[in-house]
Amino acid sequence: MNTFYITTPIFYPTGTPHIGTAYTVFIADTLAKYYAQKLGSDNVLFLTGTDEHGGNIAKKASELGVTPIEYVNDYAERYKRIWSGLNISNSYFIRTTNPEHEEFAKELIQKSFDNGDIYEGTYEGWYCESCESYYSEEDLIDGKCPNHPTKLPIFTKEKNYYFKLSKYSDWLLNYIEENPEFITPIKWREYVKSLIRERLKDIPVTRANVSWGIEVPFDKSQTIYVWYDALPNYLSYLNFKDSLEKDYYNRFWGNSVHVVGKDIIKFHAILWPAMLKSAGYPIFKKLLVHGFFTVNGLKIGKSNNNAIDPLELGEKYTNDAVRYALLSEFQIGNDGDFSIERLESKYNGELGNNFGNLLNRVIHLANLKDVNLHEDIEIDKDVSTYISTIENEYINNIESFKIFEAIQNVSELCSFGNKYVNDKKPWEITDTNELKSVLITLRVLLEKVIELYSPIIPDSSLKASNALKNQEKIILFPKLELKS
RNA sequence: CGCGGGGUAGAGCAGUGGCAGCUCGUCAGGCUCAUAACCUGAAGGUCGAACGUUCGAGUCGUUCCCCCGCCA
Repeated sequence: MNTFYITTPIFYPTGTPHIGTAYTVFIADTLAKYYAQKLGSDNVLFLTGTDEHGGNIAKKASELGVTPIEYVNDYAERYKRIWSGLNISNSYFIRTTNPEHEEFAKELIQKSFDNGDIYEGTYEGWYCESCESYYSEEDLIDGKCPNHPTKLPIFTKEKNYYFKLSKYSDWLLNYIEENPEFITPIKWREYVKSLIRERLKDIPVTRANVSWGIEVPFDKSQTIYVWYDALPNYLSYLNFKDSLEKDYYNRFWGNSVHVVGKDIIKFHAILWPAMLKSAGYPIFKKLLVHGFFTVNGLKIGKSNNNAIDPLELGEKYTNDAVRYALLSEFQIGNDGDFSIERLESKYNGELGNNFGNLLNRVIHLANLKDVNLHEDIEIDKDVSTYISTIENEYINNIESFKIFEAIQNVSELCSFGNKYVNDKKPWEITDTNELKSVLITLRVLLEKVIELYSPIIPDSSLKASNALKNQEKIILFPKLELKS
């Protein structure tokens, strides 16, 4: 693999991004930074953006007395500002109102139509305006939307076009069996398989009464419903005029990874591959599914007043500490919990004491003993063996998207360094060569720690790297006073 | 039976059949180069409950109890 392409879902701009949104983006950003380091940044693409069509957007806009495009322009800027404030390294920010995207979405649905996979039908059933989703009678709970128990769905009868999703069941099941790496972690692959075995139904992919959307090319009275509008963003960007000039489609599509939350796994693991197959495209390479976390044991939301603004949190604790706290707390794919207490504990302990303090111990000792850390000498063999072992584990982990485990590897390396200092007692060593060997061994270890940490805590790693280079002390994570 | 996740040391989490682990906290030592940091040792678990499969179960099966999430 000589390129890497990673995407986040495109966000629906009806709410402000919160710590949960940021989590998805942190995962993608960490992997993007890792591969940029490994393959060179020219060989990595990282895409995020906003999903800007649909009835809810039009409704929100009209409530605010603005046009839909004004509304989404404002939101797109808001998202961009937040990601840039968090130093997210996305190569491009895609918006579904981009004319090149709209053109691509039309071509895609037209291809499926031409292949006979899209047929005209009449939809009769329940529609929840809040979800912008259709429900069958048995989906409803006491006649109410399963996601919005206070809302009454509307009985709808309208002409729609359907996609023959059912046709792709066997093919998809086979594909998943034959490509065990396609959906990860494993438990989500098993979940998807069970969904497919339960039976796939054809689904409506156009709407008759939503004007804020992309026109259906083969029936101008309809607009494209979310699936054929939002999902193609991952591919449309590679086919923009600028992208084609850079050969992006050929270089990147074969190495594409979609990061998604567990709530939208069906659309990414089932519908999107079927859409691609139908339109004659090869399907994306991997789907990385992450779980959800609660904040202080409560789900994120306005009702719990815990929809934390990641930027504010970053200003207080540093961006690095925020992403570190999330990525090191639970494995990708699992659910977890996030709290300020845990963030502070990790900040002081794992980042400050274990990593930051080790950096300072070494630099300070070298300065005290007047040792040049950058002299090129042979280092302690046992240590260099240990470093390679850890590095290999780290690479295995991060390339299987196990960021949680990879962080533990680096943490172990720091602990090893601290123990090494204690064992060797460099402050007592009088022999110059021995002293040099110990301290320079530690410098090499620290360089590796910094390298391995840099996708995870990029700002601190850069500072650490400069401090080590200049052999000047730096307090990376000033101690937080904790209320007991 | 709506769908799904989970119940492992005081707290937070690993551990998909083979001697129960990690981080934090607690207690006791050591060190004194460092952000009162670091190192060592100890205490602390009948792995939610019961039954079953197995030479062997935290791990597989069945039943039950309890938490939690469901527009990232």
